Amino acid sequence: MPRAVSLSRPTRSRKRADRYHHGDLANALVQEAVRMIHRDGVSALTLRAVGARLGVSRTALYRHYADKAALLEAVSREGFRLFRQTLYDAWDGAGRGMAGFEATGEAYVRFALEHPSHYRVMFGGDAVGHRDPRTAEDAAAAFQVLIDNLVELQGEGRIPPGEDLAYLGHYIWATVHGVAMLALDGRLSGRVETDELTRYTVARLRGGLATPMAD
Amino acid sequence: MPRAVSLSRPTRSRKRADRYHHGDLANALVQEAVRMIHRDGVSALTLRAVGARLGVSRTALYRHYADKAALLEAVSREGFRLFRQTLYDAWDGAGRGMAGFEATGEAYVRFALEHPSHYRVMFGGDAVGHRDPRTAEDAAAAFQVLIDNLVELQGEGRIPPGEDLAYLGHYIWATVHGVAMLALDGRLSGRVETDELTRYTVARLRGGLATPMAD
DNA sequence: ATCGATATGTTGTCATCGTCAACATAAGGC
DNA sequence: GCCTTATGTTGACGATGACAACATATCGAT
Repeated sequence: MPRAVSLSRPTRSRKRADRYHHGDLANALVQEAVRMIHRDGVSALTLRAVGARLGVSRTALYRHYADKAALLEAVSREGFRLFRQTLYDAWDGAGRGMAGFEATGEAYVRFALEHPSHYRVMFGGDAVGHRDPRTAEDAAAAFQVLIDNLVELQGEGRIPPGEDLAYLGHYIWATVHGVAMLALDGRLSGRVETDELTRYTVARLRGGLATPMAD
Repeated sequence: MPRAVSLSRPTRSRKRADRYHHGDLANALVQEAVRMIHRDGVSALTLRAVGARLGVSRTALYRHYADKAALLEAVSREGFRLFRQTLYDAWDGAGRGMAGFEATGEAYVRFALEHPSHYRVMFGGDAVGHRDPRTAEDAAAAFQVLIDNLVELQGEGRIPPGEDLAYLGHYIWATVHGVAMLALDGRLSGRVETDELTRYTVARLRGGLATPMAD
């Protein structure tokens, strides 16, 4: 059986379509894992199946990742980097300021819905425990987009000067994260539409920005 | 080896400490599963280990639950019932009204932190998919406590009459759920304390109740 | 060019796990 | 006291993650 070598990011040395060395297996494994998680969920992911899909043996993976958790962490890292870029583009693309804040909030939930496999692995909790410190860095970088957002708004006087942006930021993050998770888990009952709940939520968050939180 | 029969809720017929029939295995399995998830996480839960801990063979479980997912769903159901009662007690114990709202919100996050194994199974997403319709009912009953909360507040004029309580309710739910998940996953960075973020969050939610959301 | 070091992929094997089938034992009604 | 049913056990199987030993390709130094 010829190997189904379909490189997602082909290297320069792509001499033959059927060869012993894959070329960019490390990356292909992540992409295939994402595809399979998207299809059947994280708990159904099997290393053997990932290998089979790539036309590679079941243990080829171990030359690139220490174990299954390491592969999932790679998925998580890719997700956080993609996430950060998505949030930044939304913020910057909307001209920053208050419109940028809204765009970021809506982009947050949209990302979770459009990349459910990434998002679930990123925030799966139990499964992936950030063994690689770079994962935490990538996650922090994504969160930082929101903080930068708030810092600018505070500079423009749209957020009270005394406001603690760490708390405000975590509060906002928790809110959009909650909406994303509930929507992803199919927990929005009946008449509540995800898109509308997202807009509703972002509108409420925006409305609360000017309110000082004297404690 | 004598069987370690320690019934969490002993039935009336507890004749001998060491016997062939356990007496209340269905319940004991759930309790032990919760204990083990608390210790090592959901993904490390093993049916064989649960049986061993209860001094029972590895397949005894199948007389009470169809499979592993069914046992986890039982954990989930117990969690939702306990959750509902906890939220209701907080609300009612605080005299309802606005103080009751705050108490409910804080009790929400506290429940997640005090019963992480239950909460994670309840909202694990991928793993447990509510095959038993009663699970969804139990979950809805817990959510209903929040809705009842809002209905009363609206009746007292603390929430604008035209406000859509389904959206407001889901928005609030998402927020506290988000705080609970981030705290549970250890994603609150450095100086942000869970308890204080919870109070901060509830205060912001309360502050927003009076604000009409004209869309 | 070639040769050896290293990276990459494969096959064989093992322990563990969830689950089913067949069997064993207790509980309870007639 | 017996028979039905509920409950628990042992044996087995296929699937899975992982390790070890082996195979093959790549690449730099000479």
